[in-house]
Amino acid sequence: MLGAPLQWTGERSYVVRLRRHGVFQEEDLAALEAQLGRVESYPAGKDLALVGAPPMFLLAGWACLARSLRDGRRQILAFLLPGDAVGFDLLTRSQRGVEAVALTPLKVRYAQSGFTAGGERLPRAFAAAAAAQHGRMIDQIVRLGRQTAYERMAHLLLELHARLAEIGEVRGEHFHLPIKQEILADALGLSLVHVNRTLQQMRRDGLIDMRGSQMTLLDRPALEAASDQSS
Amino acid sequence: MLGAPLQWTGERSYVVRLRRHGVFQEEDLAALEAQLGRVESYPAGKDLALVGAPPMFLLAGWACLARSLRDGRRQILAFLLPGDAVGFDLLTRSQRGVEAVALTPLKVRYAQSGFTAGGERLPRAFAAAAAAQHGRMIDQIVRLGRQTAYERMAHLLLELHARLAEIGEVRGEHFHLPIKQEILADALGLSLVHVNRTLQQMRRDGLIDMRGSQMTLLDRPALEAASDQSS
DNA sequence: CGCATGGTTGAGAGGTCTCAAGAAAGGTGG
DNA sequence: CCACCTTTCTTGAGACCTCTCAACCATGCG
Repeated sequence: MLGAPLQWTGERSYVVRLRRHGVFQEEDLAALEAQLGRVESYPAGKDLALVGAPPMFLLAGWACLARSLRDGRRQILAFLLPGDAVGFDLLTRSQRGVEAVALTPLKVRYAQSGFTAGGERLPRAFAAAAAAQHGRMIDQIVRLGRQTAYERMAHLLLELHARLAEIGEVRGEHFHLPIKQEILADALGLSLVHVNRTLQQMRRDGLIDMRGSQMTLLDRPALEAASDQSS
Repeated sequence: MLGAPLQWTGERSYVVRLRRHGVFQEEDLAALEAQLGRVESYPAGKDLALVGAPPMFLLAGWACLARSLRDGRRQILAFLLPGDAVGFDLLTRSQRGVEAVALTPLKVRYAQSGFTAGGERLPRAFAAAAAAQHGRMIDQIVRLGRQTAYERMAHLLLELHARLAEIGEVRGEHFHLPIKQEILADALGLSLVHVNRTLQQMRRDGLIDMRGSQMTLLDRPALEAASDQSS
């Protein structure tokens, strides 16, 4: 149950998202739509093919890019939210051992395989979106390398809130966090148990409120202070 | 003292490097050279401007991309070695808070600001090189998130050896590692002290030999086993 | 010789992990 | 609507990895 917040995050979340990276004209949107193809649904847990598959937009649901070590340890590289483009650049595509996994039931829209968006504004917006994703990976490196569990969690929660806000999936400081703590652990480079303790601590400190998968940021200044990273 | 190994890593290391990402014709090299400009030298520790400066190739010396937290903690995102391109994509350029720092005395060659390599093979090679750098950042995320100090070190040493081998800066399993342990610490998300202990341990285990800044990988199978990451 | 820099080592503190068990929540069939 | 089962969350206890502080050693250089 992905719940109500999906109202206007329907088929066009990628437009909302791309628009943030450059204003479009009607013709741009037409060119974009012309190259988009079939819509597909996947269940949570499904492995999405990256190599040998056309690029796609996420319409609804959460996914992630991840890499696993031989002994089963897994590191999530990035979260993919509705509106995000997946596999358009060879930066993400065809990286050894990187898999895309559906974290919730997913709806995606595939692009034609030889995707070449016409015009000039459209490619620029794609590049900007790729740069934004790259920037988030940089944040991820800093989190994992130099921040404590508490700081990492604060920083990630702020990132997710900001990204969800872009596509209208927040109500004030409140949003739906549809992932298990195990997933947060794999993203933050922590153990499941320590993720739990960290969340409990933040709750006790009054920074967040959590009921089920409903997350509310109660004290943004404190969260920002904790997350440091001037971003 | 960067020492002898620089012989044929001189002015053209970037050609060697780009050639790995696609074979060139004479005309491609000509087009490339035509857009390259002045050579500049910087002392170790110098901050290289990324925004507002033209992109460049590293000719000699090591640099890194890094981001700092307010309290002084610093995380190195990537090492830049001779032949590496810096600032060509907006993926690296114009990321908030990312600085490029010379780790040794540096020689760089700037490109014209509006760099637009002609032809078709050249841009493809640039894209492939960018993808390779992106792949290394993914490795970095996995190292920091899911590997122990010992594993991180093994993995990084193998990465550096492989990259230096591409430009002829290794002799067998031996290479020059011109950076302080403090720098390794900032790259691996560890404390200086623990980097030292980890290196000592690897030496005791017979995996490496270290004399000054001379590094030799004595037991590659063991290093690969320790570094896991199927890369 | 004396200083500065970088490397090495010890000791104790602290953050995070693992193992293990119990509580809560959600779904299913009767 | 309840009993049951599975999944997910929560909590405790002890071990382990890594950090900090602090000192000492090695090297290079003026």
